[in-house]
Amino acid sequence: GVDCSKCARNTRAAMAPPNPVWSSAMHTTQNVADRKDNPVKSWRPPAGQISSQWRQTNLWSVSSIQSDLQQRLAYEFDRPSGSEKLLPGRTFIHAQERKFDDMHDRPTTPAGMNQIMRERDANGHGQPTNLDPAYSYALYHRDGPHPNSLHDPSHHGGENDSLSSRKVAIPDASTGVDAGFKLDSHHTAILRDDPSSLSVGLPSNFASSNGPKDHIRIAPSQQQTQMASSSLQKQFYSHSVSGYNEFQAQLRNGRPRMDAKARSQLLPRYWPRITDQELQHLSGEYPTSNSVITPLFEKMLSASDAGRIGRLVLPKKCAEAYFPPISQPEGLPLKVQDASGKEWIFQFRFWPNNNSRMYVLEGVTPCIQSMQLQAGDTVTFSRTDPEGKLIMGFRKATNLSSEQEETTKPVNGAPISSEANGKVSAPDSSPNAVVSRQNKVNTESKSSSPVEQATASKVDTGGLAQKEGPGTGQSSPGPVKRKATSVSQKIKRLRMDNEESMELKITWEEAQELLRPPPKAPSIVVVDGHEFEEYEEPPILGRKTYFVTDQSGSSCGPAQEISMEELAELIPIKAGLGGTKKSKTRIEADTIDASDGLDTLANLAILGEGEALPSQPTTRHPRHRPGCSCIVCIQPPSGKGPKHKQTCTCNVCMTVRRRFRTLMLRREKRQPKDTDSPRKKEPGQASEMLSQTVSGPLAASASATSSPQKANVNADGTEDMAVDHKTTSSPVKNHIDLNIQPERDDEQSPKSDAAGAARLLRDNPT
DNA sequence: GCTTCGCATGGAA
DNA sequence: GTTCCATGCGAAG
Repeated sequence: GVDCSKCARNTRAAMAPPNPVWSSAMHTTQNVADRKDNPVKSWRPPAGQISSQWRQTNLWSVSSIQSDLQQRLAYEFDRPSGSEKLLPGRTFIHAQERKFDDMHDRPTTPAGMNQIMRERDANGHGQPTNLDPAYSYALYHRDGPHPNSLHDPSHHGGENDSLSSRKVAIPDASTGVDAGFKLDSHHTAILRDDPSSLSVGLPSNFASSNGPKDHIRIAPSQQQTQMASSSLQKQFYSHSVSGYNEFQAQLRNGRPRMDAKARSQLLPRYWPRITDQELQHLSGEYPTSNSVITPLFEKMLSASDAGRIGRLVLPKKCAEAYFPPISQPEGLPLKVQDASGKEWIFQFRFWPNNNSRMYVLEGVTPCIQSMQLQAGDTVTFSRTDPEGKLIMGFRKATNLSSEQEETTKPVNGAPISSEANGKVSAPDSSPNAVVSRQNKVNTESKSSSPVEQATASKVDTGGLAQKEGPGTGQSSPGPVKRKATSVSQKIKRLRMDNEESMELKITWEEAQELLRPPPKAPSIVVVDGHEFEEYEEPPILGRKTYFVTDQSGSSCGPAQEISMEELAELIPIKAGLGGTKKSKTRIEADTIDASDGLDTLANLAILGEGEALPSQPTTRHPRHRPGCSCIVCIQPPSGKGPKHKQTCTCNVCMTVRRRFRTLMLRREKRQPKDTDSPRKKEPGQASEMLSQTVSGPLAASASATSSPQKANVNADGTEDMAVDHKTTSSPVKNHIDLNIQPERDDEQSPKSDAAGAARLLRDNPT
């Protein structure tokens, strides 16, 4: 049964954020014993409103390292700072203690729950009424019983009759396990708004119509239920309905999700300012579970935090409030999970310092590096319930979002830089998007074994560059001292980091410009009247692609080619034309691929057959639209497949002919001079070649664009080469067979392809 | 000579 | 004046 009077009596303490003084006399004896056994030499419990005397629950009893770790991970994050410390081995806590903590700390949404309320009255006394024993255990103990502990009678201690009697398993229909504390995805998910003032979900019959004054009892409309059921829509409920809206705004703006009490305990700089997106990102690891994430605190990394020492100084109050109590300077291992689901094990410890403590997390370097954090970035610590896992998020200082900036904190707001994790976090708030991301997160990495961690640490230490950049904000440049080699190494690392950062700092639009469709022709999918190219293969990273609106909307051809003047106008302009691919012809700023190929041919023609160029651009240019009939598109390197007709008058063919004639003429002129061996082209020649190569097709296309009917094609398709003969004075009198079968089909590489084409051009001047 | 560890120091809040 | 904490710094490995 539940003793409501005790509940009410202890509610104040239970609600005191974040580390209320637990002055109940019930722990006095234990406290004395604990103090006696406290081996800490130079530390005395600091006085003040935040007591450093910990009431340690059974969660911290240890029998093995692993169990110790697991249990400690289920630390109480709002544990009342009772005047005691539990001796190791204590396996029980008082029933009232558990009960009242449960009442106010643990969000609970058992199946069937359809109301959310905050058990709290104006005096801070909860007055739970109509307690249904069947749901009594749905009220979490604020000491953070780990699910394992929750369900493991041994952890609760059979000696505690009260506790045992209150342990009511609420089977989850879907899992068949005790899930009374779990959120039912079909009902309500609650994300606590702050570590100390917690939303408590109660079954409908739990709520009292005459309950505390500031109860929040939200009728479970279908809409609300659906909203809450989504991990995307995890709702924060505040003290009032208006407060709810306020918190909604806070979430969006990354403002601290704490109430006044909690704020009063922590310095503002440590208030968690996790945004919705960050929370969603963090919750990505738990897409299906009913976990809720409670932001605990955050800290901007100092230079020393992000340095190679691997020690992250924790704010004392935060460490004492949210991390497990430690009595030994050696501390204990703390398992922290990052947003990608990867688990890290840090050593949570402290140093005696001026009659106080200085808390640090040791071994954070691999994690910091994996997150690519540096001084000025912010790490956030959250906790999931009911798992009790520590979640470590981060916020890059460079991802400033102006609308989310806080005066108290220069770095804030932007969603967790997923790019740092290699994940794309589009600002899409649709559930599907998040589900997709979450699934991705789940499938990405879940390395959790310590061994793996150690391995990862080694790899990270050795393989990743240290981040010791000056950062922003309060970060300071690395100390210019000690060894010059160390400084130079740091400078090198910094330069590397900066270079990497520069490369990564591109906008989405800029990234789009660098993407080229894969060679395989896409299928066109029409969605809402818009055509989309659907590629089976990933895009290719390349140089910028510029888009030119095409009047006709057809595929590339002479009429669609862009003039040099047009291109010259386009190139300096940011390519903002690429919004939709429909009816656009893409032309690359680095010239058409065909020109690349032609340039290759030209070079090969000069150098002679078989002399390869250092790097040959491909003649396959996937930028051509589906249906493109140019030679590059329709003729594969092997020579198989559709071929251009001999009389083809497409721009490429025309250019190839023209270029070939020019090259052959040049070669003839050169051969009398140096007939011994082919030589490398000279710089001047190279530029000239490039100029011709670029101008050739473009110039041709310019005229073709302006007057497509100028193509000198006879009625039978035979091209009138008079123009070319005039302009080139080429000795080549006859047509070039562009479609001749290569000698070897195995020459399929771009290089060999180009060589083969050149050979074709040379050997088949007819 | 370098790194790590543990503590001390001193500026800032 | 007190406390916190970023970082310095010497000892040890």
